[in-house]
Amino acid sequence: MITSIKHALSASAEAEIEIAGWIRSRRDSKGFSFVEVNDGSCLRNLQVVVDQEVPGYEQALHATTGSSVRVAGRLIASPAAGQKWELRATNLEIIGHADASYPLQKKGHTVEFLRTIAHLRTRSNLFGAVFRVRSRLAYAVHQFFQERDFVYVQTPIITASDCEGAGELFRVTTLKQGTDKAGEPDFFGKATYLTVSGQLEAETFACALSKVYTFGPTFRAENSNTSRHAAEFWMIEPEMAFCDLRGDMELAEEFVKAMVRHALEHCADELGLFTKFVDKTLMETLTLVAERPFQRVPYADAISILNASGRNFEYPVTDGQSLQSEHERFLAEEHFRVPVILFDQPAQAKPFYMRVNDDGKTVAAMDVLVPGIGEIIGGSQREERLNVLQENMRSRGLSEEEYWWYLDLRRFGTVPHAGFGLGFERLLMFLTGVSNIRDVIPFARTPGNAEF
RNA sequence: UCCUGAGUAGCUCAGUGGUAGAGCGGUCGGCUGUUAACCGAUUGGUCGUAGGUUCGAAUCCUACCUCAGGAGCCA
Repeated sequence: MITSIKHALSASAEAEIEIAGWIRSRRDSKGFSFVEVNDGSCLRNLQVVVDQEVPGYEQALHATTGSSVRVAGRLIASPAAGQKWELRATNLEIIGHADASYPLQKKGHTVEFLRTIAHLRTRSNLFGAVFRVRSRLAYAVHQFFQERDFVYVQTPIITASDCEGAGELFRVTTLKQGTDKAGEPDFFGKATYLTVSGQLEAETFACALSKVYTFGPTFRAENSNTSRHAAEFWMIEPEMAFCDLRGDMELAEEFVKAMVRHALEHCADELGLFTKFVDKTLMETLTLVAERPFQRVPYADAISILNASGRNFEYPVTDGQSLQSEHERFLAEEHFRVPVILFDQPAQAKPFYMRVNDDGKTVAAMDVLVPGIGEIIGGSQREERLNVLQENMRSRGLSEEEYWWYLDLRRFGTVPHAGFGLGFERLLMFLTGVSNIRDVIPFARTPGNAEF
């Protein structure tokens, strides 16, 4: 029976235990050796003391960083400073050697280098911590919605609808390039793609189960080379019937705050590491976000604030157009210094399904802008009026036949409804302070890169 | 895709026209209840790739590749 190091380190009494993990470092003394073992169950290592008479001692002396090891012994209070418990080995077995070419050192590596060894980087403190937080937060996402009676919907990954406006699509086909016979039908009998959003399908469920959410992989074929875009990422999309934009914004704020609080409460060691090595202001920022209300700003007010700022922006502030990144950053990072919810944006820059406001010029859309990351959530109240939706589609040249089932929702018992999409990786970037999306997803898919 | 910057030892970097270096890592030895231990020795290079300029190029020029930061697209 193997005891996890997490459990061993939180022991309340001495015990005979057996642990297994990978050697992080070794310090030899005359007659005995200190071996630091980490099994990924927590950030901390367990210090193993191996006396020269212990079976396996000779092996241990030649075990380099990265070797896997199994140790039986007695967990005792450590006589030295630096750790509460240590394991006095009675038996040590090297399971698998790591030779001198093992690329991870005891000292810090750059994230850029670790990215080139994504199959090993999880053995570093930083990435172990990132992926433990990722796991914990995935759990928190489900907990948040389940506690509020949202129904979890697994929307399809292969889809024929492109959720207009969400981005470029990856084509899914069984036709072989250059060899397909003319007129041969494709697998689904129509063009299909990897989903860019589960929203349209989620809407059908919301119009039956009232409150639903999706949490799954999403694909965008854009040639984006930035620190916050990936071709494959995980998105969380709640959708609520009988809900307007205000309710949508309330949920968004409540959700982000709940995730921050969950991380603060359950990932304290990891957040401590991030604060020490990644972003010194992380704890401060997270505490602030958990406590202070988000700033809600109508688009029109945002334009006024930007114009009155006296700031010389690289791109001019133009009423009626989407804000530039620098504008959003100014609002979230300098003007308000808290997450900002920008809402009621110009209709022309937004997709067909967003509800047209009474002014006829803006739509009930909202973006949550977070300091350091930018847009973390994009959402809207959906257009529930059949004739208005049809008009929106016509003006954008969309075919009603393609969306017949989507329009049916407005034909049969239509209701006001709203929802949003939240990028799980962007949430993790915000919670960990890690500034590149490639470092919060196990194996990043970006243009030109699908290694591992 | 566009703009900017960077590619030198396994890693982090110095070297800016004249004999390729340091620290860390690895190896060997010493020392020590050690804490990213310490001390000594040692190992380690197609200077991103291909051309060009020059008596001579890691260094200057051109192209390409890769990576990073920023922009657009968005989550």
